[in-house]
Amino acid sequence: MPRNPDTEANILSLAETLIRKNGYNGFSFRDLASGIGVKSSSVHYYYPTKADLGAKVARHYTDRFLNALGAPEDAPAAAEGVIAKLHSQFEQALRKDGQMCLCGILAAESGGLPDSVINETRAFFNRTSAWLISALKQTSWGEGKTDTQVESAAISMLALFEGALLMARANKNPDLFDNIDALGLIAR
Amino acid sequence: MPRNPDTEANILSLAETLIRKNGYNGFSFRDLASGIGVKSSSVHYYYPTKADLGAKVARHYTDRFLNALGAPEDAPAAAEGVIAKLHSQFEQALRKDGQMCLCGILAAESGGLPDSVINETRAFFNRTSAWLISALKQTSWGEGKTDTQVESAAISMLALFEGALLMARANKNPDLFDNIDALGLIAR
DNA sequence: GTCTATAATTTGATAGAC
DNA sequence: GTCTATCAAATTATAGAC
Repeated sequence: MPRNPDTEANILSLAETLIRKNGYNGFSFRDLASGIGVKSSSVHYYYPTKADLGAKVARHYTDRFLNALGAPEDAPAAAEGVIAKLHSQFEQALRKDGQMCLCGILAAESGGLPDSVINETRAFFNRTSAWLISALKQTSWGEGKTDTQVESAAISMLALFEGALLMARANKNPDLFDNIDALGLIAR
Repeated sequence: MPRNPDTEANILSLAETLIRKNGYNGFSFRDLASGIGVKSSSVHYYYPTKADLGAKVARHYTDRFLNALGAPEDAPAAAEGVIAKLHSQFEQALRKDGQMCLCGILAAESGGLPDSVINETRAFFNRTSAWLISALKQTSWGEGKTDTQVESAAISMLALFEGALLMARANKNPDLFDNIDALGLIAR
């Protein structure tokens, strides 16, 4: 059967919002259905199981996130600029009504998630790490550094942003995210 | 009625394990009951509602965490030592079969949690931040710094550790947690 | 494609016996 | 204190009409 692109997109979009708000175990197919004005059986028509839906939401989110970052070759030439770019990318997630990074909350819950969802979550971190490592290597900061040093800085930076989102959320204070010190990670 | 301290403690302990594995929405009273060999009505006898239980688990975890850190005055004299102490505290959480920090996962889910649970989660971050700020101020690194600088470093450090737990978990690779660069946050 | 209807299970929670 | 029994509601998912 042909699909209704609007319904399909609405489901994906609302599912992302709800997961980022309440987590994978914090929403139901009926929440989705009533939110977009259909019945839950229609949601199953597009996404047979919750695991299917979760994996596609994660994949969609990751593609969008990396697309917004662009090619690593086009990243800012200075390490400070690279950090600023990633920072603003994460900040947009937070400002859109205090939401977590989708894959941050999925990672936190990952102990009990379907494998397909976990795999997509891991892909987010792998792909974002790879972008950051490439981008940092091109900077003058990256010139004198070993691969291990750059990788450590990249992973630390990602962790810092994810953790800051977490804390900003717990404290219901988005400003907390602005006051973190990511530049320290490239101070040496 | 008098309480059975063993049952009460068993419930609290298993609840912590399950939340750290699957999140607040990822376990049921029946999971708890069957895990410790009682019926779910007995769990309700000690903790009338899930919100009661969640809040008490969080409070218990926070007390234990801060008790292990000790008084800020007794913290290591060097900033590097303070970092190492907090790092090892978080690492223990992870090594005990890849678990999240309890309040890290609660913070991630906080969009849909009962207020009492959110309040205890926030208390964890407030109390741990306060410990870290006090401890850092006593070090020689802290001497030349303004309050704002120390606070920013402390919050960044906490965020870095929480985020690193998240990523280590998503990647099923505890080593990731060891390779983060927390020292960079006091490099300047 | 979306609906109604429903199956099968699970959930948080309570009443009352012992 | 712990149990049996049960409730009302919610959950994921499917069958089949239109």
